[in-house]
Amino acid sequence: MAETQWLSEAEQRTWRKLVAVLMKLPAGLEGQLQRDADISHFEYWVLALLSEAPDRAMRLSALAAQANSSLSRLSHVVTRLEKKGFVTREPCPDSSRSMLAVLSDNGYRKLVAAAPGHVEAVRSLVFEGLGVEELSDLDRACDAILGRIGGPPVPPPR
Amino acid sequence: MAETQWLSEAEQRTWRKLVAVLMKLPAGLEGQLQRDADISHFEYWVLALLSEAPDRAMRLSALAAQANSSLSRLSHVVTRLEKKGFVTREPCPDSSRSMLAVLSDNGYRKLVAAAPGHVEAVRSLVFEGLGVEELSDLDRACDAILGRIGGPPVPPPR
DNA sequence: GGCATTTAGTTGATGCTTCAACTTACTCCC
DNA sequence: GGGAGTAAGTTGAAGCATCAACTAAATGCC
Repeated sequence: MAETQWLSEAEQRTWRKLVAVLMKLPAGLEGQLQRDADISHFEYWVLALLSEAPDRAMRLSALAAQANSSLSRLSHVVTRLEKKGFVTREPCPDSSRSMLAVLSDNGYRKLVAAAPGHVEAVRSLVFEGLGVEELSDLDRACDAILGRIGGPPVPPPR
Repeated sequence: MAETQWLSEAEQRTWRKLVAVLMKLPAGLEGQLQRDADISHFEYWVLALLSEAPDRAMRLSALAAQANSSLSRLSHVVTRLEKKGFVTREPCPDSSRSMLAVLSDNGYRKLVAAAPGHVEAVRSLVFEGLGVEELSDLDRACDAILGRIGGPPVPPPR
């Protein structure tokens, strides 16, 4: 075991800030969606991903990858969303061991209803008051971290 | 209700990246600590805060504020840490409705034992390969967000 | 002094996440 | 073509977070 490479002063300061963001931002997002739409941020994200997919359907494993979640977590969430009537599970035509999650009309309406409040929250918690400069700082910072962490399975949008 | 101000293209791209970071980074940190030290990231953080406090003791509400957590969450965690023998609860001398969480020697040893692995994970998940430029991007980005979100209760270190 | 409010903390129920164990289907290949 | 191995998904148990309801101590104030 080599000597531990401790963080520099600057790294430590930045790390504390990042941890604070990691703790507080999710809580803020979660809170708004829970209060106003009775849905978790992760559920929202799943609905949003489905709404952008062709036929509003995706294989569970693909959905899990894009949502940065384990398959298990996703499976539980899809079960919940199914119970709420926002999604249905259907066997995948191509591969009989795969399953499709399909966004129902009801689910689409839910997403549309929840979106404005959520975007408003994102704006007010993050982007409002961020200049062009800071936006690109943030963008580069995320790129750098995602580079280390195993990049975003998010395909370049369009 | 005014028209929703949707996110610009650039904001949306950045937002997706940030969400990916928000999902993956905690999972990575959590995983390492759980595996190697059988402790959660939040528990680690609490031990670390206590270790820096005078007499290794803090009032629960102060600790909660610095850890960016609700008092309730903190109280539960202190109970767990107490059971593991890392912390004791003691009545606060100054104010009889306050409680102190005190880091035990055992808890201090635990922290010292867990630190190298954790720092190594932080380094490898975040800082390694971040140039000076990107580090300050990240720092500014965090500042900007924390400014919006209700700044860091983290006092300037020292 | 006595009542209302606020501050500090605790507790129990509920719900979500994780982990490990399991099933079922597909692939390789000999 | 029949196993060995892997890929996709499900499920149940255990642990942690959140919320609301609660106790108790301090403060304000009339």
